Amino acid sequence: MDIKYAILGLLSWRELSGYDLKKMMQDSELFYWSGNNNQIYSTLVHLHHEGLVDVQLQPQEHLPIRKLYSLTIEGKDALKHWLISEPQLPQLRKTFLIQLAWSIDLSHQEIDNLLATYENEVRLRLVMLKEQLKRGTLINPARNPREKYVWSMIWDNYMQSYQAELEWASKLRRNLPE
Amino acid sequence: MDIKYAILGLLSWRELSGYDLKKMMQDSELFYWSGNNNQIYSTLVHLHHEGLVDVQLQPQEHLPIRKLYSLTIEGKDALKHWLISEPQLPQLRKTFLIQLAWSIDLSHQEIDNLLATYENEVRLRLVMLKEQLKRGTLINPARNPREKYVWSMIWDNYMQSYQAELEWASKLRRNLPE
DNA sequence: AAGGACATGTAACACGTTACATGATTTT
DNA sequence: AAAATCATGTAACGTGTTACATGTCCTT
Repeated sequence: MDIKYAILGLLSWRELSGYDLKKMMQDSELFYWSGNNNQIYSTLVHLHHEGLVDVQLQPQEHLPIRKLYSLTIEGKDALKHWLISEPQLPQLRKTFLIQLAWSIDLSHQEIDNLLATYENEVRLRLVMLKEQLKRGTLINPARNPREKYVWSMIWDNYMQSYQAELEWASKLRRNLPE
Repeated sequence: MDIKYAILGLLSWRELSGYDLKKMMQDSELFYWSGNNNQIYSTLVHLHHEGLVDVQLQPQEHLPIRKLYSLTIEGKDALKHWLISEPQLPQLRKTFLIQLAWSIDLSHQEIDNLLATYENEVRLRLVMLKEQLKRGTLINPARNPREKYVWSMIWDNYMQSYQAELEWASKLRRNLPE
């Protein structure tokens, strides 16, 4: 349950509501749960049961009560414990490779089209990432040189992955036997 | 439901049982369902309902009946239709990046350890892939130059991804501010 | 008039993983 | 004696996505 630790991490910066978390996670490559309502709200309830977060209720006029979550001591410990735990390998699910594998009986033209479409999608993703980075709409804290450096490397990691995918596709198109 | 098309693809080569499919998919990077029993057997039932596969029963002594599945015309069409459909972007779930992001408050030593452990895991994965490739335990058909080339590029793609991950981690370790 | 921001939440479904159950035969 | 191979399948659970429901205020 990785979303649990992602939430603990974000809460370690400052107290947040479920809605805040949703906004921070949505459209984020890093928080790949895509701002999923369901998982965020139920994980928060779960974390509260476990005693890893506290809730502070903020009544508002004309709006539902805002529930501000913050880490408890136990929450901070749980996060710290996870941080030094065994890292996981990235999960690379590349459905396109399966599609490509069985496309070899299509015409050269059709395969080339397929690869071109793939390239375009990847390129678009890359451009969007760069754009988000430039506009500062990505989470990108820089309270000290180390934090700044690490976060720049995090976004680099994704850009590098997509860039490599582009070059791979381009090479494949150039060298595909007739 | 991508496993559906992965199964149709494999069946397009030759008729196979659920057990055969399971063996082909397990420990495979490409077929990331990890040889999952449950999904394979139920997808086969589903495909049969849809009329995309035929079943041929093979009674055996001392063993359960073997069910050999093969593609129907409709199955071949469904596969072909999927092949020329819109490619999907790869799904890159890199939990380690989240872990790293909140590790910046650990000691330099601890972060370095974390990165070293990550590198080792990735390196191991890379070595295993290369080993599997050398031993021919990966699915790697080469009935013609194009098929041979495409499959070599498929496995290259994964090796490239892991290689890039290694270089990224190494760079991070070298440049991490104190 | 329509849609988005704010803020909570639930329902339904789809996808994925692990473990179990059966039971003979063969290998370690 | 234990474990793997062959071959089917189910149960239980965990994770992830989409859509819906409520209701006010503000912007287009």
